Amino acid sequence: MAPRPTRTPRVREPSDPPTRPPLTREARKRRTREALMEAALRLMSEGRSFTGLGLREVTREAGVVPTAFYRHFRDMDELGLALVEEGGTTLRRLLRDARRDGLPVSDVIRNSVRIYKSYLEEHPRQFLFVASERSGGSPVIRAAVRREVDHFANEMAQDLRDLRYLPHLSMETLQMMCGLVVKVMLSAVADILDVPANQPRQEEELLDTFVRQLRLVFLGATVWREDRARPGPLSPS
Amino acid sequence: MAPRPTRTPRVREPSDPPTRPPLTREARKRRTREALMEAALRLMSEGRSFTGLGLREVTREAGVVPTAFYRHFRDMDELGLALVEEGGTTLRRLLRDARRDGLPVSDVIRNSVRIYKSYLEEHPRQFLFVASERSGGSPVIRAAVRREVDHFANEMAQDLRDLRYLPHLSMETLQMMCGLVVKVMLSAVADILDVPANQPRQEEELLDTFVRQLRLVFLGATVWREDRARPGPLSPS
DNA sequence: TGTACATCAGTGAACGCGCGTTCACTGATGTAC
DNA sequence: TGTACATCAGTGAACGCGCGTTCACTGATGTAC
Repeated sequence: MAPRPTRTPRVREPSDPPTRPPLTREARKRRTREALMEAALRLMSEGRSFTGLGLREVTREAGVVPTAFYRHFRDMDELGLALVEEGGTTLRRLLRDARRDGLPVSDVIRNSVRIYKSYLEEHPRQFLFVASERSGGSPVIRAAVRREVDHFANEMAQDLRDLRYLPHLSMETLQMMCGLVVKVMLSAVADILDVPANQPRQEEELLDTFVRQLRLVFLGATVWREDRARPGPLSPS
Repeated sequence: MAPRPTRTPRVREPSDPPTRPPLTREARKRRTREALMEAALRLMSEGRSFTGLGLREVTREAGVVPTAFYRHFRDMDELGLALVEEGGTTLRRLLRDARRDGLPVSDVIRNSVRIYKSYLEEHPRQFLFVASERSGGSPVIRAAVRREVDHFANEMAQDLRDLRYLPHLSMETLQMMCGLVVKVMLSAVADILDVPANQPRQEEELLDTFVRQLRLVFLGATVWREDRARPGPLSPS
């Protein structure tokens, strides 16, 4: 009747404590915490907004009882803030890697976009979270996202400065420009991720527009003059 | 005991049918519908996201019984779509007015921003809705917003073409540029509206950055060359 | 103009359901000796 | 190494509550004659 050991099947796979004994208590706690965060992102990637998620929903997706949530976060807002922080770290790692690889001066923008897109595909949910809660979520989360995004833009500006990339621009102008670039990047997130998987043509067009928009910005930067009481040739040529 | 007529006090003010007899049935239906939409926007302007709003919540805010909702919308999504449409109309009216007034060529951008800001302050909730549901809400609403925003960008491009504003650019490039401008505009919405009312200084800085970012874009457009296999001087000068 | 009937926007009671949160608990991991 | 106790991540029952939706209704507005 029962030729196999017939393991009692547990409800869900994540954080399965009883079957993997050699895990330290602390490690398993961390693991469950990550499962909760991952569950929230997974639910969001199905088109939901973070604000619309429920505590029970998240714990269910994480394969854990609702009350276990409180061992990790006071409430959903605190989970959201943890996600913001994680997203910020991801963004900053993106920048650090790009810095390490060095920017190929020849076609900087298309290369950057290529890198950016690969990151996007690697962590789509984190990006989607940052992009959508930037102007969507609860005030406290929105503020945290804004802080993280500003921080990122400023680091990018500092990088360009260090690379002597647009040396005729003041630091202030570089920051302004990087803020713009980040805005465009984040606007592109949802656009790109929303393209149906079987529409490579549409995705390509979107990316091409994205590249050209960044090109426009960088092109503007090359001819920007700091003493812009007269901001340059703005009337039609 | 009862010296005055003692009108039975109704629960809430909007759409008060019994006290204003000369209203046609159709007119009052429209009025309630608008009250529902207005209620949703009002709740959102308190920092909530549309997706997080509930049907009962909205009807409560509108001063109407929950079941009355179904006389106007099948569900919350349908209300959301109505809001998208209204927002699109507002955006397009903005454009039409600007067109009628004519663009002063001297300081186009600062003037446009001024106009834009006044619209923003006139209809803050509609803008906030469009901006936040653009990458936040339910898929169906998100798609509708995207369609509306694209439509707006294309109209703007056609306007620039008609005005012969950047005659050296192809229509395609104009559309790309207007798409960028709209992205920046919408990113600015939440930023501007989130500034605490008693911080004129901070708001001014934000607007200034906004203006300079648009200037950068337009500046790029003036030197853009259509045959951009070589996209212009991108390496450091 | 007056009357009799139809329409239908809004009402109010009721439903089943999932929510967030509390509480006492269990049992594996960690610690002291 | 072995034992006795403490810790604490996760459990499961229970709670009160607001949700979306149904239903039969009311009564003012609209229509036909």
